[in-house]
Amino acid sequence: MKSKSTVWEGCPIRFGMGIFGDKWTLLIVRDLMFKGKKYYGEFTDPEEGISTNILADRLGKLVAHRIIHKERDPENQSKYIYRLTSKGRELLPVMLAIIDWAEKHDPNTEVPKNFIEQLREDPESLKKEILAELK
Amino acid sequence: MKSKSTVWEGCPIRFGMGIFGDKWTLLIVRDLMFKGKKYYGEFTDPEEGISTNILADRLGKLVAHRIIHKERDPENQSKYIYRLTSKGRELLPVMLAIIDWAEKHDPNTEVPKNFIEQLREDPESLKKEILAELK
DNA sequence: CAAAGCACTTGCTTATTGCAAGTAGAAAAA
DNA sequence: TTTTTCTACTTGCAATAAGCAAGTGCTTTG
Repeated sequence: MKSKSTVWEGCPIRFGMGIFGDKWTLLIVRDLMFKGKKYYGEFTDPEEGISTNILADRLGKLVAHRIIHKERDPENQSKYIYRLTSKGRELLPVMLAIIDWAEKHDPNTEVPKNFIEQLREDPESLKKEILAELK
Repeated sequence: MKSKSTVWEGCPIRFGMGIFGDKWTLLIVRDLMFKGKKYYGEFTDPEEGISTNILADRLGKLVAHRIIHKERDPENQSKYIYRLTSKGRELLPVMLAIIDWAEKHDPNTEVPKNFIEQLREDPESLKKEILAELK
């Protein structure tokens, strides 16, 4: 009863959709969170197919929203490193919820078996492991 | 380590974005899940501002993906009722994760205090209550 | 059988995306 | 020291999608 017909003036779902309510934004977050990507060039995976103008736009918006952070690569001054901020890392539960749902409902989705097992049996330890990897 | 640089051929995030990677789809799911809406006309809330062509398109896609179901209103044969399927109801954890995140990071987001408390202290009971309401 | 309600469609304008090519700045090579 | 390469974007243009207002078709209801 507490949830029904409540008028959420500032609706959290609408807030979320304003930030990642598009096809690409969460794919960039995924690459940062699960695939260890950090350079601009790594996000332009040809099989994924994001075009560079959209990539630049989304990276800029993510930086503007303080979900990711951009800094020079100390080991190569001509490159930049993108990484998730704490606000970005806190999207992990959202990402895991999507993964859990997709794995249930898409026969073509291929999530490593031990990953999905751990997600369902001990999600807290999985979260800790992933966050630890993200530094 | 298990998560890093895994090639997810059928990526669950991409699967999700293919379905709700847009501005409106999850707002419709929200209305069904939390606001007790069920009629076409109820989704055209003027302050939200979805136009009817987009609404019809998204409802159609949600039906096609079997996330919602459309049936005649038994109490009024000239109306249709939209409701979440079990696949749709299983999006609840995704929605709650977004709500949790948005509440933390958007100063304008207004989620009822007892809702967010229950979400953080006893999410399982909250889920059960919401699902019970959805029958 | 006329009028009203409901669930969409249609047509048109504007905004966003996708694609290919180009550019600017730093560093490595000649 | 000039040139080439690498990296991270921009730009221009065509295609797609979204937004807006109005219209259509199928029920009921009077």
